[in-house]
Amino acid sequence: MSAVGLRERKKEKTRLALLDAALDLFLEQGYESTTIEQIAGVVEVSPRTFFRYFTSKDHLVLWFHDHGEELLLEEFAARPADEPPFTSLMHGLRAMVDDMQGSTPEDTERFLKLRQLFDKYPHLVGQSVARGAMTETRLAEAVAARRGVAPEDDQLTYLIVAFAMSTMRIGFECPRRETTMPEIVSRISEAIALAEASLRPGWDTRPAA
Amino acid sequence: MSAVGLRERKKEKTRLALLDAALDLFLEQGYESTTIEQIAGVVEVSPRTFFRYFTSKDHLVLWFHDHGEELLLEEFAARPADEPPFTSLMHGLRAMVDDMQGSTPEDTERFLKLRQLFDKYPHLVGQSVARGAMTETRLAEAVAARRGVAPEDDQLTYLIVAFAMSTMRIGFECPRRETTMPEIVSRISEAIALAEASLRPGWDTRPAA
DNA sequence: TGACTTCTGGCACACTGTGACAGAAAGGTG
DNA sequence: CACCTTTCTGTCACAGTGTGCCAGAAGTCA
Repeated sequence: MSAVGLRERKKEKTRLALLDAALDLFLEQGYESTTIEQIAGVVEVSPRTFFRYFTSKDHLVLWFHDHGEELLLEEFAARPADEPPFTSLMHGLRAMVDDMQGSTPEDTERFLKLRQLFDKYPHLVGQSVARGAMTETRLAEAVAARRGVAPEDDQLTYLIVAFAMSTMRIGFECPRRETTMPEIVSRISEAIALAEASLRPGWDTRPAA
Repeated sequence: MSAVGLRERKKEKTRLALLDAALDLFLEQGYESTTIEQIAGVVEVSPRTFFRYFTSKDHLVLWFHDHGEELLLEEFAARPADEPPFTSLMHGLRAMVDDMQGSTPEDTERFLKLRQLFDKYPHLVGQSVARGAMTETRLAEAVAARRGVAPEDDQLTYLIVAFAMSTMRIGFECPRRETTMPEIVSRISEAIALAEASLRPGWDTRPAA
C-alpha cells in the first residue's frame, strides 16, 4: 500500500489521459468537431464518466487555470501585509512562472498544446478570460481585506486586481507565436516590467475614497 | 410606404419583444430554468425563429455589448491621431456614457434589468468579459495602427487596450448596488478619473520595444 | 472473507443549436 | 389587381451537451 491509494492514482491517470486525448483530437480535427464520445472512446471510458472528471467540454481547456489561480491566491496571502497590493500580485505572477519552469515535460507539452488551441480558436480565449473574472472576484476579496475596506465599496481594489490580471493575460497571450517555454517565460517578465513602469508609484496604496 | 419597410419594423419589434420576455423570465424564475421554448412562447413565435434573432441564449444578455463596442470603435477612430491612445479610449467610454444618458426609457429599463441579472448570475459576467476579449482584439488593431506597429509585436498596445477595458468594467460593475442611471453614470466617471490618476503621464506614448 | 465506500456504465431525459424544406408574408412590377 | 421575387416563419429531423438515477464493479479496510 502506497502513500496515495490505487484509486486516487488511477483517477489522476484517467483525468490526464482524457485531457491528452482531448488536446490531440482538438488540434487534429478541430475543437467543435470533436465530441465527448470520441474523447471518451480513446481513453476507453463511457461518455457518462467523462463528465465526472470534467464538468464540461470547455472545462478541459481551463484545466491549467484552476492550478494557476490557487498559486496566485496562496502567494498573495504569503506576502507581507504592508506590501503594496499590486506588487504582491506581481510576485504571484512570478510564482506562476517559476511553477511553470519547474513543471514536468508532460505538463509543459500540455501547456504548449493549449496555447496552440487558444491561437486557433479565439472563442476559447473568451472562456479563459471568463474564468479569469471569477478569479478576480476572489482576489478582490483578498486585496480589499488587506486595504481594510469592503470590496464593493472600493473601486481601487477592483482596479488593482483588474490591472494585475490584464498584465498576466498580456504576458501569456502576446505574442502567441513564441513556441518554447523560455521564450514565453521571458515575455511574461517583460509584461510585468511594462506594467510596473506604466503605473504611478504609490497608486495602489491610496486610501479608499 | 414609410422610410423603413414594414418588414424591418416588425423584425425590430420581435427582437425587442424576445429580449424583454427573456429578461423578465430570467429575473422571475432564474436564468438556467428558463428555456428558449418559454421565451418564444411568450412572444408567440416558434423556438426555431428565436435562433434567427439571437444566436444563443447567452447572446440575449450581450445585446447591449454589440452596441457599445461599435460606439467605442467609432469614437476612437474619430479622435485626432496624435492624441495618446488611452486618452482616446477614455473619450470612447465617455461617449458610451453619453449614449446611455440619451437612451429611451425602455432601453434604460433593459439596461437596469441586465445589471440585476449580472449581479444574480456571476456566470453571465464571465460571458460579458469573454465578449470583451473579442472587442479588445479589434481595439488593439486600431491602437496598433495609430502607434505604427503590428499588434502582435507590441505588448504595450495590448496593455493600453486591456487597461482601458478594465476601467470600463470597473465603472459598470463596481459597485453594483447602484440602481439609477445617474448613479451609474457618475460611477463610470469616477472609474475613469481613478484610472487616469493611477497611470504615469506619457505611459501610453512610449515607442515599441 | 465480508462489509463499506467510491467509481463506473447504461439508460432515460431535457435542452441547445442547426440544416432542410415548404408555405406565408412583404415588396415591387405591370 | 394579379404576378413574381425576396425574405421570413414554422415544422420536422437531428447531433451533441449535460444531468439524474440505479445496479453492479472495483478499491478500501477490518
